[in-house]
Amino acid sequence: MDLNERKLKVLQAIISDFVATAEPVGSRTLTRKYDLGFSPATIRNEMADLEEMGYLTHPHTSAGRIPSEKAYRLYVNELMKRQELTKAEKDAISSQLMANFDELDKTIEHAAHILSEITQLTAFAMTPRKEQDVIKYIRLLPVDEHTVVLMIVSESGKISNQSLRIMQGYQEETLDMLSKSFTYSYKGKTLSEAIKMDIIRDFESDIEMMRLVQDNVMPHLMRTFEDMLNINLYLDGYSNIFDLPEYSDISRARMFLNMLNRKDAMTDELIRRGEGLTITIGDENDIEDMKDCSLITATYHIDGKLVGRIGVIGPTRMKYGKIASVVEYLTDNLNNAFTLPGGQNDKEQER
Amino acid sequence: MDLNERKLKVLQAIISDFVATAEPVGSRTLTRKYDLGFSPATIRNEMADLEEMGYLTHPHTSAGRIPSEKAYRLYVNELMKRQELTKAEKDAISSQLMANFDELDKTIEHAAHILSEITQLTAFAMTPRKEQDVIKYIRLLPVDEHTVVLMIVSESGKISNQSLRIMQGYQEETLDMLSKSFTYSYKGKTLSEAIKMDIIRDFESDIEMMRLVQDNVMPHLMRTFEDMLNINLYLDGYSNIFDLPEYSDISRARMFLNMLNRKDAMTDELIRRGEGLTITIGDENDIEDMKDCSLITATYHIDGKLVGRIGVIGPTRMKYGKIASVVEYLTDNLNNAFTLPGGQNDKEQER
DNA sequence: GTTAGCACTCACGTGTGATGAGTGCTAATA
DNA sequence: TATTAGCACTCATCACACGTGAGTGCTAAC
Repeated sequence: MDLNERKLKVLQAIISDFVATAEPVGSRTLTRKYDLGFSPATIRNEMADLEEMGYLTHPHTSAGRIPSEKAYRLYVNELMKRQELTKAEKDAISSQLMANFDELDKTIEHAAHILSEITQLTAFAMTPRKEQDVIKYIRLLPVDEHTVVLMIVSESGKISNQSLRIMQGYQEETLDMLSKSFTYSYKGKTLSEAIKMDIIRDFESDIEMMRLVQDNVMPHLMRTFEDMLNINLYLDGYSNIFDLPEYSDISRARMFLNMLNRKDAMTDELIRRGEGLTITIGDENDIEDMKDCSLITATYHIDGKLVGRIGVIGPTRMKYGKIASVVEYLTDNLNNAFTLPGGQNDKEQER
Repeated sequence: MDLNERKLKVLQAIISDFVATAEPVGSRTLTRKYDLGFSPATIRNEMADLEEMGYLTHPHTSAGRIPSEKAYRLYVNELMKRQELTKAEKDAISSQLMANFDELDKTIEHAAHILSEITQLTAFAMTPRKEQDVIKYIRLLPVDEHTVVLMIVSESGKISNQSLRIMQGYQEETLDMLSKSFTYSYKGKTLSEAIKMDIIRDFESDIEMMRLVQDNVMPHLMRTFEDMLNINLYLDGYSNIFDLPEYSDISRARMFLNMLNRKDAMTDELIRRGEGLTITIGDENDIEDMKDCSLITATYHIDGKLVGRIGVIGPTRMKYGKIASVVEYLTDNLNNAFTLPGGQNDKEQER
């Protein structure tokens, strides 16, 4: 028994209908709604075959059929047509994205928002792993007698700073010297390299300065490196799930929301996903509480190096074609925005 | 008919029991659980009186009594005993707060987290209105040929920066001069003053520089001022509501979460609340969807000037005494942390 | 003034039966 | 031989009835 033309046609119709309605579809409904050209009886026969082959299931004898995860997988691999976005949708995405194109993190957060709005599902966006982000610039700036600002700028355009308290007072020249010295030591190093470096010995000649650095600056420097390395995960539209019949059961909704709240686990899971557009269906997900969900994610790149991810999570019954297109269009936009000549800081050219 | 000793005793017992169980309490249950010293019949009489006075309601004839909002108000005003925190709880709050005492916003966000953990309700924390925050320092720093970082430091210790693209190239001295000039113009001004100022004329003498400032710097400066003014609202523990029987109904849970998602409305509502510890019960709240909730909030102060708010939202059935104590203890801690001699930047002294 | 007793109320859980969408099988049809 | 009409059967769902029990209000006794 093989998947002939007609079986595929029936399967496709069942998937379409179930994705739209969330109700098991029966043979009669199918003939009424879709002009397939055969009687319910024929469809029933095909359905029985498809069930035997593992593409359909039966909640109970007298109910209609439901596509299995295997069916969704087949659909995604073979049957799915990318659903082009409308002009309006495209415009909405580009314009909204650009309107908020200030800081990397803000942009990413906003992308998640746009995604959840369009898909009406829960969207997430992960800032890049920044191991490969290169330090460009470190500077210590005087604020007042006992306060100094530590500023670090990286190639990805990420700026980080912290104000620190210097107990013993300081000279402005000292700060300048330190700024130069730090920049010299760290410039061109990736964050993950920087974090492992130990540059204290460089100042051994000057006891005073060494103490200043050791006690006041280094801990903050390291901490800031770590902060910059950190991946941020933004979620948006979690309450969209209440519109889905899958989550009309409170305990399911709760489980879903609790899963989203475990940001560490979510981040770990997302990091492990492949490059480009990745679709995982139900049981293909590793996290236990995700096994009745599907994820559609795609990677975006900053200057071709740093890799972040953005995507959607929802029940296995989702509009794979449409959502895949949206996610892809969105990452294309992010990629373009982040790889203007000269890197992220070029945003001015977009205006 | 007045609220004699015995009526208050009965009312208190009913409130305690209902807060603990969320079930209407009957006269028998009351005598069994609490050693009040009178028979169920007597209590029934008192209950009938209390109901007539508006302190109790009846879901239906054959059910027990439920405290009305009027009863909670009486309880909060008269009967409630502040429940001292345990040593362990106090320690947990102080230590967790201090461990994260880096940046104002992070600390506030973390405070919301602690609060939701302890109360097992949804907590929120609002960063201060920063109209009164005073600019200390503005600086433009060279990064590379076409990129400049704009940094603004305010008295509250908030540091904000943006990288900007300068099309025409620049001299380092120009930046230094601009930094000094900006600092001179804005130093000592509050953010809300700064945002209304127009300092362009100061550079009229130098056409080149004026263009640089006008086209590249000013828009960002203003935008950054606005960003710094913005109030941030952090929420934590929204999924705690799933443990409450009040939200076992999906549509209620949904309404609650949707309400929380309307951050603008939430922020507006919170801003309008009074100083110090404020408790609003049910109908006393202005937002429609909050009318079956109670809020307990308190203000914290930074350097005695900027005012932020932190608090808890949950069903009217909540442990007012305990939560009020927690909220108060937490704001006390924030106040102390934010008013060390020299302001927020003094955090080093805490370590 | 307090309490025991009793009739009454009503949400809740359980059981029953009707309904209808759907199936699988068989036999007739093209 | 593939398709379809017909029919008996299944089973979730809904409405309704009924028993149960926690709780009330009233009255009369203490």
